[in-house]
Amino acid sequence: MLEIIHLEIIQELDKQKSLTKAAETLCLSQSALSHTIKKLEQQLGVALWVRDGRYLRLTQAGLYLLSLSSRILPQLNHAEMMIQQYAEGKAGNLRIGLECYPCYQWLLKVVSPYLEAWPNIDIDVKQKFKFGGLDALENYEIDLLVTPDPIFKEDLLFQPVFDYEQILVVGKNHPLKDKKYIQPTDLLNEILITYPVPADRLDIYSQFLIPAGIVPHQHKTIETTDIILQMVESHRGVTALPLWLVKENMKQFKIAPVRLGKHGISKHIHVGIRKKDQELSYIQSFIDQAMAVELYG
Amino acid sequence: MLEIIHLEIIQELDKQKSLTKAAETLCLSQSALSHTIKKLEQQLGVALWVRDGRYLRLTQAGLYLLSLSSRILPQLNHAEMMIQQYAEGKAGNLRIGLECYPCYQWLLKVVSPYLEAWPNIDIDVKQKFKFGGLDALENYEIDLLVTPDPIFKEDLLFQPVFDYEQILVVGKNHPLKDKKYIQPTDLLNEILITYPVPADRLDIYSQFLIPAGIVPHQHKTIETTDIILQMVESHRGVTALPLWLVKENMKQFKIAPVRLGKHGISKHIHVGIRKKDQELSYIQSFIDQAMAVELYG
DNA sequence: TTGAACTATGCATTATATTCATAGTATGGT
DNA sequence: ACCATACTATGAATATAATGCATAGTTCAA
Repeated sequence: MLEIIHLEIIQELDKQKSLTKAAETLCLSQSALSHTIKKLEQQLGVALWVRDGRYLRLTQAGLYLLSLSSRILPQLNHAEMMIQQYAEGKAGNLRIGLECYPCYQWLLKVVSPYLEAWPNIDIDVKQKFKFGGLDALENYEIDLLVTPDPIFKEDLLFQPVFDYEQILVVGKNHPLKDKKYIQPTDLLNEILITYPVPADRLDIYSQFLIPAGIVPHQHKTIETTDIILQMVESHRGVTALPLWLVKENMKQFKIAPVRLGKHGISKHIHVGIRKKDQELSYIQSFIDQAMAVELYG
Repeated sequence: MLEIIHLEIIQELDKQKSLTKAAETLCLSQSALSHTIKKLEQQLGVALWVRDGRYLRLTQAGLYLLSLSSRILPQLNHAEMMIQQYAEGKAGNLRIGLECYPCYQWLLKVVSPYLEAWPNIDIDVKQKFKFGGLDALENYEIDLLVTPDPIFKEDLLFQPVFDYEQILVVGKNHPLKDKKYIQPTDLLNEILITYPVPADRLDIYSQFLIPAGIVPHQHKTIETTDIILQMVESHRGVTALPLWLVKENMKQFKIAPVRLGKHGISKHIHVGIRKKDQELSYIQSFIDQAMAVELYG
């Protein structure tokens, strides 16, 4: 009934007061415009213009639609520009899911330069998933999954973005502090503090303690890194964290890193996306920037 | 490019999640809808939906347009309703021009019942015109002219809406008070107070004094009726007003009416409209109500 | 009164939207 | 694993609507 072209016609016609001139700017013939407005008036059952001698003047109904069009058309124009941005991959919403606690610290380093480079991309970070990060990615709840445990599935694409060593963190005066590396048995009498996740997703268990059949004296879970490090600092326990994260916190806390095993635990953070999205430049750019982040160690 | 039907499709498709069902409510075939959305996506250069197995899910660009459509469509729907109102003559803007000072008092009596009867008609009252009321009417600055001096022109239509007698107003103790009617010579020593308009538009001049070649002792002009009546009340002058207006004010002011000449001055207020507008029911209704107004005397 | 500049209109043409018929694809039950 | 079902996609044919052409009608100013 009432189409966008009609609103444009009403505006242009009011500006030019002349069918012929308005037709020109609208890239139509005068005839087409005449036919169009006649049909519109017939459909609406209302005169929108009075033929005032040689020119046209809006009626009250026409004036009403003029005010409508000056409200509507800018919104539509803006929307088309935004869609253009989406089309070029310059606008969007990057929903990032995290499956590891210290990933958040790392993510912060990536996000701020990224936001500057992509002003029309908004970032959401989600840390909890009902069905786990993988499902969230497949179900379009998130667009990018940061995880230390990639799983290769047909429609998903994982790639490592940075490597780090998972080490033991002890207080400055802890007896293990000066060891070149520790053995699983060294933890027999320690209190181990970790984030509250299942033991099979903690590398210190899966790659270090469990293979040796060792269980620490006690296991406590704490949600936040700062509190964990305060506990470690005051010799209330030891923890396992990425080396780079420990180095960043060594000025603030009296703590020290110790290698876990002779060769250390080597970890790789992966970023997963849907294969369908791999061409999106704002996603590819995020991964590029993620790989470029400089971390201590 | 982006059409209203597209916004409707986006909404309906998001509601139903299914091309087939959405096509039904949109009164289209499934095929037509499929073609349409494919073309839209091609034109915009962006995917708006992901074909998620059997159903469709909006992409981020699609979600953006969904939010757009939920802002735009209600505005358009409302506009179409309003246009419908305009078409039925139930909405509009009645701009009334006044060419006589006491007309305003009379107008107030018409307006309030009219506004109740026509809730979507707004009334503007304009009392001053650069080029006079007639031109204002012809140039669509006003839609209805209230005037005691109709001029018959081809494109305009005047009709009398009420008759009244123009009388002299004097203070309660004025010597002329008890005369059955006065002669022009009776005003020789009086101070005549009028609204500030040219003498040829004052009936007391054109129909009473000038034919007799009489000029009053003094002539003062005052803009507001209340102040004029206060002056008359305190015997600072006399004035000429419609009888009905005087009767309305006799409780408030100590004043009295006296007939001007043996047969009085008979006046007719006319309402003028453009001939083109005579079918508009909200205008015709205004005139009907104007004629029905009850006035004293 | 006339010519220039505009608007309106019938008809032919072109472009666009829609449908039909059918192939392709995912889903859930057996 | 297969099949029936319910959906979407697509090419070609068709219907519908928009546009342009040619021209007539109107207005205005010189």
